Amino acid sequence: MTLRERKKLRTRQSLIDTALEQFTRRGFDGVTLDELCEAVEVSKRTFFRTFASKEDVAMAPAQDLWTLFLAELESAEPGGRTLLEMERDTLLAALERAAQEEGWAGRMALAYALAQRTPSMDGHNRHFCESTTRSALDVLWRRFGLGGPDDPRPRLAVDMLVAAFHVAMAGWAEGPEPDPADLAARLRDALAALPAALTLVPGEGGAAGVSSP
Amino acid sequence: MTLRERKKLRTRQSLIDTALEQFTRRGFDGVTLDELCEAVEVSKRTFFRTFASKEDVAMAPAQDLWTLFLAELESAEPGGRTLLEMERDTLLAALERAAQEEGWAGRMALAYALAQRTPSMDGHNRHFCESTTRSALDVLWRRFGLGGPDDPRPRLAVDMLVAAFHVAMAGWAEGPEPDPADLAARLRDALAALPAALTLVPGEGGAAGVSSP
DNA sequence: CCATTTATGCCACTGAGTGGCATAAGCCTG
DNA sequence: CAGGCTTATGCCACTCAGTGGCATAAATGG
Repeated sequence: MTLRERKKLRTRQSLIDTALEQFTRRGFDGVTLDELCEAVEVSKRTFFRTFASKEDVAMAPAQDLWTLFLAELESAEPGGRTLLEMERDTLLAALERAAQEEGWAGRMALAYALAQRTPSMDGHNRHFCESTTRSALDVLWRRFGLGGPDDPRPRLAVDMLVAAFHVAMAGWAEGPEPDPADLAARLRDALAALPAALTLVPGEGGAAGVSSP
Repeated sequence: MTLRERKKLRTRQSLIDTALEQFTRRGFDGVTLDELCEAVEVSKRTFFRTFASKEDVAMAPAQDLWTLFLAELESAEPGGRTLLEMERDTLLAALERAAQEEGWAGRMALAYALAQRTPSMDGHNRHFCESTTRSALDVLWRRFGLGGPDDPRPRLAVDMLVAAFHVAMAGWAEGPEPDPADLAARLRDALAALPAALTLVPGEGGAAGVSSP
């Protein structure tokens, strides 16, 4: 890796870390891009060569994860599993790889905690999930024998994965000491709850359905 | 209803119609708010007293629908149905009421077609769905015996409804002559495909699963 | 060490969104 | 049908996100 690339990557990391720290401390709207760029000693022009928007920099950890997910999906094998099981294992593998990066879990937790109380970040994130979903569907159609654009089932299966992921993140991001293994467990739980969610009946629903072996 | 309220509502309708028309013709980014306000003969200040953002005005038809959904949910009765079935019927009822408004279907179709090719509108819409989901969950917790904030199942059930709704809209908004009955049918189909989506296996998935009796 | 490529900084600009304040339009009571 | 009262509107100036152009600095590769 050349010096130029390393420098660029360092600037990028620096922007992400500073942004997450400042946004968390003073609120997303309480920090202007000029201030952020000042703190990192970078011009605003450079910021926009690295990130597409103010929301983007704070959501970088999530982007990284889903990029890994798509990469893993390219080499995933069905192996008799349900599509949803395969997606689950692919996402878990991506999670494991993302968590290898120093401090990723902490950044991811900050990003999601921030997204939960910042409408524009939430919107940005959810749009990003949507476009990731489309990419995932492209891979599924290309690599596996799945209905095609008119079959709603693969689309719904990916949406369910994303929904379960959001449920898992919601609880995880709030807790102290973000642990990737804990996130993985929460994701498994949320996905395992899908069938019960489908058949849940209002009158009978007693206590919660969260448990981990 | 007082004259003042009627005028305000007329301005609002006029803004929505003009916005959808102009955005569709010249693209969301191709129309500035100044131009839109010029066309409706309203000051920009007034625009922002009616809508919270440029995205908001174009997404008004969707807001209307989900507002009706929440209202219907307040008076819905379980009646032995699955939670998801109850949500489905509630949404169908809301759809029926929304469709009574002159030209609603056309506006809704334009709004969604627009959202599909405008990232910021898609993000805005999806964030709106998220906050509607939260409101719906509040109602569900309050009115029915459902686990509480720690039970992921109701949350997942609402997310599935929303996912199915998006699937239904995606196909419907592209077709010519938007018909509410057609949308209802598509929504039923998408929801009916959920169990199959959950158990779909990559190797075996043959043709599509779209059909309507 | 020099030529080429590529990143950065600076500057001016557009457009979304906000706050303040004067004015006009609808509303209510006698 | 006045009169004051309330509430919406218009106008102005402002902040801040995001973009394009161009000169400059830094890395690369010979």
